[in-house]
Amino acid sequence: MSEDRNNPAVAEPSVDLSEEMDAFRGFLKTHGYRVTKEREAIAESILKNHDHFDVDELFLYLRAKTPVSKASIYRAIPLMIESGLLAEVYLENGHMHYERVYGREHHSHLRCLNCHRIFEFSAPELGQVEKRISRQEGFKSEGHKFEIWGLCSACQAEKR
Amino acid sequence: MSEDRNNPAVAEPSVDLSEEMDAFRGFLKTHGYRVTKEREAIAESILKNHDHFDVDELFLYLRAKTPVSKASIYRAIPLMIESGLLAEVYLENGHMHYERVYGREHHSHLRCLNCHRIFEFSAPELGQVEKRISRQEGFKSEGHKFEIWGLCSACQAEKR
DNA sequence: GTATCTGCAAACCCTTTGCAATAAG
DNA sequence: CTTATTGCAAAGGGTTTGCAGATAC
Repeated sequence: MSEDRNNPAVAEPSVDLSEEMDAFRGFLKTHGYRVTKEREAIAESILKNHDHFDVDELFLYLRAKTPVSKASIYRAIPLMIESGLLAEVYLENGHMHYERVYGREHHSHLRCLNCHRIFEFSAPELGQVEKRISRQEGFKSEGHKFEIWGLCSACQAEKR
Repeated sequence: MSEDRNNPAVAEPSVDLSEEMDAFRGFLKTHGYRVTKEREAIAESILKNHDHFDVDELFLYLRAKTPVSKASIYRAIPLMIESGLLAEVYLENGHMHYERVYGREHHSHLRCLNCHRIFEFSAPELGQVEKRISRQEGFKSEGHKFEIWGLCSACQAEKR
């Protein structure tokens, strides 16, 4: 019931993260991990950030308010992936990029080779292809990834 | 007209690589690069190897007959990608894996999480999805990648 | 002959890890 | 209290790069 939820004009939207944060805390406790302020700060900043990010961006973002060492970020990422909060999405310039997954629908990516921005889309046929091919090959699938690369509309215009 | 072309019993099949090698040499000359024995040895060993590989495997394979330094392999890979001979396929355990692309039809991958083997398949819908989404998003696409991960049939059987 | 390429070793850079101090439960 | 977690700094490990000698053309 938050009016700010989709208002980009609000610099620090007071999105209600309680459900997601509880899910993450629950995951930690269930698995014998501790709920620390560092892990909460990391998870919170990711939950506020629907976009793609890398470790450096996260580190710099956190540094302003709740400094957390890169070591702790690197140690937290596998936990967040295991908890279903995060997913690795792709490698660029030799380092990994992640995205928030929890509470979002599965989607694929368009990657611009010029400006390196990522655009998202959904295509229901992809799940069908996954199922059909897996059946044909006797594979027990657990997921799929589809990516298109090329030039986004802005970069096409720029290069004319 | 080589009888050995598809005969796995022949250890070192005398496949006719002249067409592919000529294409690569042509690429080098056209772009002002030199045709060296190292580049020829690298390209030849890849053309004989239709499977996926990484730099270390290539290095060890070459060492037996025509030793080439890793530095030269790393320097040759971008050229081979640019020439359309190779493509990066995926990252595993922190290092990149490649596959031969030249003269082969486009395909996608099934990746077994247990044995780490890669299986290939073709699905024509994927190209259609690429076109449709690109049109919708005003994107000028240059390629796509689709991957399914899970357990291959052998590993499912093993784990029962 | 001249400019590119090679091999070697060092540098890079992202990520992981050992360790002593700190904090969660 | 006990054990997990943190931050720091050092180590790892794949990839890149500077440089002097070798080689393609």
